[in-house]
Amino acid sequence: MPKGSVSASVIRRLPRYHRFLRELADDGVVRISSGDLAARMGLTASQIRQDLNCFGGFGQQGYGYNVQSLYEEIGRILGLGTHRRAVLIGAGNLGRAIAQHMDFVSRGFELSAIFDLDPELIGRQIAGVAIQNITALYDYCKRMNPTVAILCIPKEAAIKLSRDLVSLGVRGFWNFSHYDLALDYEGIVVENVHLGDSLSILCYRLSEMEK
Amino acid sequence: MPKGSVSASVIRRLPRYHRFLRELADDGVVRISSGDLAARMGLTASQIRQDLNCFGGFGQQGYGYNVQSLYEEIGRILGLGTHRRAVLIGAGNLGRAIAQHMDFVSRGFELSAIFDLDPELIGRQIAGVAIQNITALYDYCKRMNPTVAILCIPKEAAIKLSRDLVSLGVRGFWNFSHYDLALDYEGIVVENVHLGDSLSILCYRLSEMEK
DNA sequence: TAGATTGTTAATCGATTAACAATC
DNA sequence: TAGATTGTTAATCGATTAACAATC
Repeated sequence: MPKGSVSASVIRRLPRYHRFLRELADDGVVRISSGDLAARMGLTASQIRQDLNCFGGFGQQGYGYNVQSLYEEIGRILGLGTHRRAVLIGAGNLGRAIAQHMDFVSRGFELSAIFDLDPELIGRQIAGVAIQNITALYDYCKRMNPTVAILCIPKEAAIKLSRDLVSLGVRGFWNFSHYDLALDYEGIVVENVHLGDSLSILCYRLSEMEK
Repeated sequence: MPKGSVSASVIRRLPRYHRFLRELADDGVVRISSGDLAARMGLTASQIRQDLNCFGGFGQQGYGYNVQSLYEEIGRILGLGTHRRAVLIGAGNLGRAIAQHMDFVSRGFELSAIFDLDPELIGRQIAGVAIQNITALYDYCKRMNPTVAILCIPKEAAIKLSRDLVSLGVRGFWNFSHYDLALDYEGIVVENVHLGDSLSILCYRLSEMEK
């Protein structure tokens, strides 16, 4: 369906479209025009039509877009209907928050196991999943073949573990360690999250305003 | 110092430069050329020089940049040397993780208070800060005048509270509620964080790869 | 049908890259 | 000095916006 390869700018906007359409559907809105959606999202109608037409013609002239079906289409484009196994590594504050807070299933994942090295944590349950000893990670991967690893561990551990995980078949990393993970293996996907960068930008903008 | 207004693309890269320079300094690297830094960061030398020259000429022909002083300059540009009060609202899993996990001080903030409405949580301490009853928020703001609110609460609460907080003098929002907070008051800064979007993008890229 | 709104092409704008004179 | 590398201008590339014929 995608007409050639789609730019990163477009892809970054897809989850936001998905969220807005979800809300509209929940509010009982049946149809929406690109102009109306643009106004709500702070974009231009042109941009929305361009973005959507990277994947196909989901609208209808003179009518607009059906909210529910566009919502479903974007979900399909994002691949949210899949169900890949994800293992969380590092059950510290952030790891626990992500395990409990994140709706994995609606984003195409299943939190299938959690690992840590702290004996205090091993055996406890988070979000219905028991924390296992990190030493069991290799065996687990061999048995269960998780697709994704969520790294909530320090930089050095992330670097070391990620290489091993690739060789164990992990294809994607959701990386929260304070480090830009860059794995130059063919076909490996990394999503680095830097909450600190976001806070720094807030700081910058506040500083700018005070000038 | 900024020559005119700086584009959002440049600003988004600043915290990353800051991180990389910190690491280099920690590794004892004294000087670096734009080409060398570019190679490490996966950018072009041109882009780095362009970005930095939005703020001033920090390098020296034939030499490159002094790592430590460039690190400090970027910290100054970001305004990280300031010390603004931030209140955290919502001490659920995510709120607690952020309170404990984030180094506020090195990003120009101080976590000065935490609020929640759950009686189970009120009175407990997180990161050395006691959780107060949300009913005390208004008084607190009037007394302490925090600059920033960190919202780890549901959408509806975020919408309602943010308006009140603006009238109480809060100028910046670090918003983790599943909602694009958009406050069209003059001079208010909002940084929306959507961890779910990040996970959705990971899902998309994994799906793409499997084609 | 007439009105509305899409899909798509063309125009504009901005960001990135290349090039090179200035200079340490 | 010669070599290296910046700061900055010009060229390129890509993304956004505008325009409009197609059509529901």
